[in-house]
Amino acid sequence: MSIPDKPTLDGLEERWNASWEANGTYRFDRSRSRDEVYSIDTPPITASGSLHVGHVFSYTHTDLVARYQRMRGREVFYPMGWDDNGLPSERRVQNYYGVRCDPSLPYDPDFTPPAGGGTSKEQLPISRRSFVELCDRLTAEDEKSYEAVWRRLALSVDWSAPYRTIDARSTAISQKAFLRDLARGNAYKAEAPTLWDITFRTAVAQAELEDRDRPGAYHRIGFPRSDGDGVISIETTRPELLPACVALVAHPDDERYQPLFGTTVRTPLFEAEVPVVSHYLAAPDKGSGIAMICTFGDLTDVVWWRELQLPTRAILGEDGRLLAEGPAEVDATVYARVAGKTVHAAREEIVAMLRESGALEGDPSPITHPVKFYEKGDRPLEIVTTRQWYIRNGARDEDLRAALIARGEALSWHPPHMQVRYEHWVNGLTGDWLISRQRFFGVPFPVWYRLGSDGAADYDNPIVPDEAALPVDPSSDCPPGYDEAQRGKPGGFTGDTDVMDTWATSSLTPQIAGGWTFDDDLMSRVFPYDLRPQGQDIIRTWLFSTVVRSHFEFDSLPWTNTAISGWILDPDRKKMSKSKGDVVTPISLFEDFGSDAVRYWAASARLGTDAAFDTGQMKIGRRLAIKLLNASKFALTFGATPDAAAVTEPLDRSLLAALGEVIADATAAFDAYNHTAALEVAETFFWTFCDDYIELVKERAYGSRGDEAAASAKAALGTTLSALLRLFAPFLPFVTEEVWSWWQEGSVHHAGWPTADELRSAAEGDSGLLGLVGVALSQVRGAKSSAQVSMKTDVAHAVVRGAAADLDRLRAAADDLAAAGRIASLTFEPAESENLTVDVTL
RNA sequence: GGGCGAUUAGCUCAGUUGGUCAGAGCGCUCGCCUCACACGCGAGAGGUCACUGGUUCAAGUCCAGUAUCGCCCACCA
Repeated sequence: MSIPDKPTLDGLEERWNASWEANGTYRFDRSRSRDEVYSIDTPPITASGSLHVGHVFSYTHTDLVARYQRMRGREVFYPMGWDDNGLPSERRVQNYYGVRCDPSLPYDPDFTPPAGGGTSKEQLPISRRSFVELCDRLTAEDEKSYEAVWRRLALSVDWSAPYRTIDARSTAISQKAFLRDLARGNAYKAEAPTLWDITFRTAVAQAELEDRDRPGAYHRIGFPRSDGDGVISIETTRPELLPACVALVAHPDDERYQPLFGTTVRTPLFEAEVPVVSHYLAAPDKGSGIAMICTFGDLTDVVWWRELQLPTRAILGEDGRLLAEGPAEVDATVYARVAGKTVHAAREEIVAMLRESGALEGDPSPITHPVKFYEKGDRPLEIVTTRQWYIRNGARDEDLRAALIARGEALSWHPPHMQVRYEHWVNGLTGDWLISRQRFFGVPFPVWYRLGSDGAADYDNPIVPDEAALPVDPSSDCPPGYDEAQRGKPGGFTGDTDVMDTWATSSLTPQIAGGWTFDDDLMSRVFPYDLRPQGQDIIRTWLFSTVVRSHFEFDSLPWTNTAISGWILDPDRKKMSKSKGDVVTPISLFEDFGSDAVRYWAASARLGTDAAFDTGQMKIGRRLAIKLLNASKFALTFGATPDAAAVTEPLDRSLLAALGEVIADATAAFDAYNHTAALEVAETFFWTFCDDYIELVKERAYGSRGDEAAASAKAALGTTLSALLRLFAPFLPFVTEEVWSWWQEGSVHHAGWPTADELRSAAEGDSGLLGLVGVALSQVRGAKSSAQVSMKTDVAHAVVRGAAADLDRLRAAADDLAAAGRIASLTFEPAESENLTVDVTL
């Protein structure tokens, strides 16, 4: 045993991390069978972003469970994943190296990134393969810095086997899962109006939308009736879409417009003849009660267009500019004035023309209205008709929808109310899951298309590779039976150029981490997983999509439990902004308070509840860790030894009896994924142990009442300290490991979780006695406090009054009470009152 | 407009199935250099448990409604 003279938290993190690494403390033993394993489907994190306190918060919650289960004897499968495909990495590479991807460029094997990096003004166009290589290289660097933070936080992951969602195996697994969904008919390609981000020039999915309030203006525009009998006035916030107008629509019950249904009007300026139609989605109380339908201004236009079987007059290109050629029905001369303009410029031009022609009625009236954005974009989404890949999600299939909702019901949610978020999302789905993106750094769709003699692609009958050939890159690999010379040639083939949405890959994390089809032995030991920890914001994306993929491939849930962490809020109760979160970096918190203290703060928040960013809580955690050092040191200097059988004194038996209750409560709490309750009971007990119990027995432990009484105290101290260190180990892994090392063999993190059994018969002691003595001791201290004298001041005489039954119990610990209070003469007198009081004569 | 959650001491939060539940810590006040800890110890003061009704012998605890805050969804002419 070696106890430092001055125990300190300094240096514990480096020392024990090195030890854990050297000893493989958190290494997964894959020889263990499924029922011995506790497996966690860790959220893979995007390392090219920035780690902030919110991540520290939720990942700590997961680690608490991992450490608890490990101590319970389960072999914990807790991998770390890096989710580095997708836009964040692309943007970081563009800025870092000063390059941009130009897929039309051939690959240059000797390419090296420009020396100036992100400082050069012009982004250097590079080939797709080079671009992907840079993404790979930079994200690998980013992952190292993230790993350092996670290690400092003491996440007990097995660092020998992290996975990356962009590596060859993940790519192969993504492609294989996709091909199987394709074969089952659960994945399909379709040409349809698609929400489109004009900045990134890619389609986006329903789950990635967000509304933002933007200023706009109602423009009242008169449409001349074809019969010459006046005009019909509509209001629109998007006058630039006038050339895309295909109809006017009003509600079927709207008497104002009923006579007009079936007639036609002419679009102002553009002179296209369009019908007046009816549809129940038209709102009589909005604007003038009649709207123009354009292809496409918003999602309602898409519904009208589809259900009313209207023609398509597309005017917007994928770059967000008006097409060079307008629809055939519109006046080409007028259209030429807006062709090629941005939406904004076209709006100004058309409004000017409308005003000039007199079709604009009055001045536009400004409004603020919600507009759909891609969550990572900064320009409003447009709707463009494109060919995209989809995966069925129940939106258009009631049986599938019901089956997926049933999966949600079968999953254990922590906290339970999070399940309704899942159900609402599934019930509110309006379309299948759009998984294709027109980007570069992602998993390519493993398909090719035959080109006809006219050079047109046959999209309905894609060529797919053999599973054994995966991963493939259809833009550089050839489909079976073709050679590279036939690429892009009539009669030859062309590769699909799209990549999968990041969720299409991350929906497969159980398969990727478990080595599905690559290491089925491992997969069989971890799947279905025990736990999916994640944030509430991605229930609709990550959680749901993982359930969908598992449902199709395995006809089962991917996990039995899901633990949902809340948000970190600013002190002003707002969701903590990225910018603020970046200012307070996790590393600076570790340095200021210590990792254990930061973990304590995170552990103090229940699953599913939002928590305030609170350095005060971290200070308390730090205080707890320091107290653990000092109290342990003190107890051990007496020669504390775990030996419950030697505990004979009533006060000592009371301590162990109370400890037994704490162990039972903490265990039940952890089993219910309620880590805050587990921490709370341990913490409360620990402070009582320090402030009351140790004070009460230290004289006796020094030997004031003989060897046997001292031995009982030492055994109680040792037994309790051992259990306390283990109860705190999931929360404060560094300080508990440090103290454990002073007097025990091995790692506390592999020591068994404490049980009532190890307390022996002492667990049957009077668990309330310690508290009762504590009340009396507090009164004695109070007397000294009001006399403004030191606690070591002698008390000449003290009389304890209270219920006779309480006094009888107290007498069993009278000597300890007298010693702690330095009471020369202690007597007991029954009283009427139930309340325990002590009259103190100094 | 629909849904979910929250609303308990100045602050951050506990309060399981209704009956010592009115609590903890921080902060504050007043003391104490007590031989583990001054990064400490002790003792105090602080709340009509958001509001309004209801059920009950009994309600922070159940029901209904209201208000405020947060989030999700819908609406986007």
